[in-house]
Amino acid sequence: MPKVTMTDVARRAGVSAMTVSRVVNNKGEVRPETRQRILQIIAETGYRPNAIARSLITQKTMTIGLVVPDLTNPFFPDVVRGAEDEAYERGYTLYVSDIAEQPDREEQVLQRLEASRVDGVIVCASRLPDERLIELLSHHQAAVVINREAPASISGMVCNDDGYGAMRAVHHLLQSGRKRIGMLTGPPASRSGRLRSRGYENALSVTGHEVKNSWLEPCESNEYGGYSGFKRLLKRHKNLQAVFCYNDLVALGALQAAQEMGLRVPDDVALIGYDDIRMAALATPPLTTLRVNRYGLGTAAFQMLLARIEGKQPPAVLLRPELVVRQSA
Amino acid sequence: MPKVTMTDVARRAGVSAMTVSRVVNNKGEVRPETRQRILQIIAETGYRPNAIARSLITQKTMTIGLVVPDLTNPFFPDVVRGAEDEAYERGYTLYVSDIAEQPDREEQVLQRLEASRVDGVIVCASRLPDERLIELLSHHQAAVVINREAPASISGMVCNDDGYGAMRAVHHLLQSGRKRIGMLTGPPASRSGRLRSRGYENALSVTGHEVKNSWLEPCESNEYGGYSGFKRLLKRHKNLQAVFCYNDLVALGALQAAQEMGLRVPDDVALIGYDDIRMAALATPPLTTLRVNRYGLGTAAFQMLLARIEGKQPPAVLLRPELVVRQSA
DNA sequence: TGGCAATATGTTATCGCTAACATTATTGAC
DNA sequence: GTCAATAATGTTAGCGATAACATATTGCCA
Repeated sequence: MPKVTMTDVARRAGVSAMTVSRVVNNKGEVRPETRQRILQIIAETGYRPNAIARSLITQKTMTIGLVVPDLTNPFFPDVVRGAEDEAYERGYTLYVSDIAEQPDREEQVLQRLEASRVDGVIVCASRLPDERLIELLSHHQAAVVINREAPASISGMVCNDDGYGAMRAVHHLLQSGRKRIGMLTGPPASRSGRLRSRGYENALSVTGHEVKNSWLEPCESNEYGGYSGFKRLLKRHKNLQAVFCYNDLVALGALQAAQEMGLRVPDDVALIGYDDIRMAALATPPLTTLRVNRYGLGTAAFQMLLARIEGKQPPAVLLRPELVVRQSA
Repeated sequence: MPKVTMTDVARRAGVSAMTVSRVVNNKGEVRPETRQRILQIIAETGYRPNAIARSLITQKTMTIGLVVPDLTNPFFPDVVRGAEDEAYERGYTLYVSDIAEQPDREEQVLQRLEASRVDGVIVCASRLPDERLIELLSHHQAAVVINREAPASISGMVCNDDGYGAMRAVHHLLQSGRKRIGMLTGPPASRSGRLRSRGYENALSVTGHEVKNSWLEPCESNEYGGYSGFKRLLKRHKNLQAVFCYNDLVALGALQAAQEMGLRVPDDVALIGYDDIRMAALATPPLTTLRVNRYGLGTAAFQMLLARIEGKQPPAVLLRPELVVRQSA
């Protein structure tokens, strides 16, 4: 079934393509009867304007690329949702790409997005080294990174305040009288992981408490990582009173490990997660955690991107997480 | 920073645009020195071919649209991952769209994808009425639906065998001696929900067991739906011995409700979920459920779409779920 | 009725690329 | 050294739309 083109519609309506274009885009003056006739033919033929041809001349695609490291991590779908809602409302189409945690793929995807001339890109928790990321972003018309740093001339920034979150977590544990606090720090390459570890160390040292290097244990950023990381950590330090976890998935894994080891949570070990994914509230015991406004990250990033497309350079956005106290700590 | 065009590169290399095109696409004969010179200039200038212009003439975009109802439901990211892996390997770019469970948006998205001339679309668990869905799909060059039905001339099909899954669940419960089995059936509009309810009823009636209409309770397809649905159901029928849940999220919600009501799982009520999302194994007690090969749905759908793009019409794929017995039933 | 805005429509060129064909170099066989 | 075959490059047109300008048509008032 060959696609109907604007010229086809024009011919059948006995007008020039330009008139059809005006009707389709609701732009310029067209006599009501002419408009009616054209609309009818469009409906009859099922004509759909070719966005490709249109963008070629307008130099605008009304599309935005959104790159996320891993959609199966429940953190990211909420970010996507925030961006998607915002995009939909403004007539933009979002191209979401899941890079499955592979930097190579992130690179490829950013290049393909460039080739398809998206009006801008949002990169969420990039897995690329700074230098490479910046190089790739600089080729785009506009860019915003989430939970990463980049020069304002190249990209906007929307971040979660990891240092603050970690501090709140540690203070909460200290207030409940726990002093020997370990941490599952997540993947070494994760910026959030580093910022959270630093916040954790700060919070302890500022209040005059001890921090041991061996209380810090890296792990993968999912349940499996939490499960095995917790076991490693507790094998080294049987007397830890609490563990601050890189994120909720890690905390859920740790929770399972604790139960297997016969440790009661929070009586024997307290656990704090990060993110407040939906499962956090449904665990037994429900997880104490830091609620990150993921949806807000998505909307803020999209809004900032639009501003940058229009040539503005709004300042970085730093969203503070909120401590949600449940039963695990 | 104005974009470098192919003509720019050609001018700087002292050749025609056509020669540059041949180098870029690795097509036709080009003298090695010429190729070298052109590649160098491409690298220097950071030239990136304009996919828009290219598709306009080749009538191929090497892009595929993938529409999912809700990325925050852990079922779908795995499907996306399957399709994405397959796409990436074959040089296709996937445009993922999350419609946030809103049929209007699904319609819009399918139209926008048509306008951007994707080479095909995969629609996962469509939220549109049959008629409308088919109408929209028929405008696309190629289409595949996941967990929906459509005429083979318009769309390929890849489905989970819901009836089989429901039957397995019920048989398992019957074998353990439970006879009063309720069901949380999910959203009334869900095809899977209907197929699973039917399977449940079949399994009971075929084995000569009683089925009461009021044992069936619809609910939203997430934890909240499971939580409140379970309470409604158990208020009506305090003596139910088991509840077969629409999916794992619903089962997790039901689990929480049960615990709140002081019911032990599985001793007082057994619970079976559907999907085997990662959290199923981490719940307390771990969920008995039906493992759906979500990744496989994604890869199968993509492969089928490619075949259809090439004009073939492979038969529908029906993937059987596998009963995973854990502790909740 | 003429004339001049305002309204309605048409024309031409072009966005950046590639298909298809045309032309010009280069090579090797004799 | 000639000539055909092959290799290397160039030329032209057009994909389907719109920007920008040109022209035709209408309405309205003096």
